[in-house]
Amino acid sequence: MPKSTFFNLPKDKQEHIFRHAMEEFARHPYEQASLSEIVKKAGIAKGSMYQYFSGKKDLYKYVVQQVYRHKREYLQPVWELKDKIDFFRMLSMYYRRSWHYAQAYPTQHKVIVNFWDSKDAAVREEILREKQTRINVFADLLEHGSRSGVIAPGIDKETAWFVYHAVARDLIDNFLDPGIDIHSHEAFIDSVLAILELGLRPRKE
Amino acid sequence: MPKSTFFNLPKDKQEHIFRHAMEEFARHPYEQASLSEIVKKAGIAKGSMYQYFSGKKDLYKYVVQQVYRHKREYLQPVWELKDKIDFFRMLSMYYRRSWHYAQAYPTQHKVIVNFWDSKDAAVREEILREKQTRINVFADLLEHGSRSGVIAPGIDKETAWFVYHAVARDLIDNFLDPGIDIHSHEAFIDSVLAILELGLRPRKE
DNA sequence: ACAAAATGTGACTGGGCAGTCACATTGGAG
DNA sequence: CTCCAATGTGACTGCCCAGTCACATTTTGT
Repeated sequence: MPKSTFFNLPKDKQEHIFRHAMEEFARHPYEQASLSEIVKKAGIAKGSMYQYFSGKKDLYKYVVQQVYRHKREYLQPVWELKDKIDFFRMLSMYYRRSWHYAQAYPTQHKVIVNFWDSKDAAVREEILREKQTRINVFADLLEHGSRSGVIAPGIDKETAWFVYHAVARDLIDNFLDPGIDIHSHEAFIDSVLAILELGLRPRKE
Repeated sequence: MPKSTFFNLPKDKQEHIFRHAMEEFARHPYEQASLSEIVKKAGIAKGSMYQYFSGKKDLYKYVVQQVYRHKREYLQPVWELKDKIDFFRMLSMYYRRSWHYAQAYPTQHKVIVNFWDSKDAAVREEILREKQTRINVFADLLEHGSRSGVIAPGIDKETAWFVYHAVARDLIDNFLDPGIDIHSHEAFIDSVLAILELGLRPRKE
């Protein structure tokens, strides 16, 4: 948690510092990110940073937390369709929107990618917490799909989550080429999801 | 490439140095791995290392190359079954064996995981080369499966590769807990592959 | 207007790093 | 045995880092 001095700062100065910290953590994973670089870019003194945050890790946790909050808000509208549309259609929308997020907010996106890749012991507990949140949310969805009959009853929930999670990572995290064609990537997302859908839907024997 | 002085060394000294370098690159990704640490652990002088290798990157490339060679040899027997067994059975064997490799050679395995995660510009060209090799090999298999009729004709090869690659990464790379039960993880691998198989097999309408 | 509290500062500390170099040691050719 | 090229060495350079601290400046309450 940032110290109270940080929150006492005028909002625009808070954002200024936050933005430069976020950019550094987007460029480099936690271990290689440099506090000295952040304060230089932000034009504030090193010592000031230590008035706001207790150290590098504190700043990092704050940045990751804020970025996740931001992304969750962006994805919120899709969750609200949960009871209105089919499980598989919802997943399609969810992945498309996740990908749009990565396109619209590449800096935030890169922070998240670096976060998931981190091997640092202290960061890993945060990763596990976040992972559990994702699992819970998805398990919810699956339960829903299972009850409404679009998912074969024999499918193990954990297995299904695993498959989607694995695919999502590569589907969204690694398609950031600015030159990429939006429609063709959306089509690609759907073709990948189609394979999974066929694998999960009940068989008509 | 190592300098000739390295290859002039007695084989056991080469292996001694190699082993300690490999352990360091298993513990840390390239950027965070420390040459000073390697020479300390190996009990040789810093300067000697520079007689053998032109620098950190040279040593790293050599280690990754050797580890990949080792892994490929381990997987070789499965490839040789290519023409003898069903596409899906072969994939099951392939993933099981990959996982056994990770269990049997955790150090080598971790080097490979770190290699794929690397964001370093100079390392990335190696990654792309390796990726292309994997794609080619898999495309071959897929073609085979497609011709023998076990894969639905409408499936795009690139999409299929993508799905398997994404799943493989999580299936093998992230199950290294030493306490894990071998049989239950093999069963898990198969249940994941079953979903993909259902998604790819031709439908009987 | 003033003092005290809060905030801002950047030189400094101690440490780690890759890579270098002048020198020491070794081993093989003649 | 002698000499020279190949090999081994670790102190050293220059760099970057997180975190600290004595001091400077600003804000706040009275």
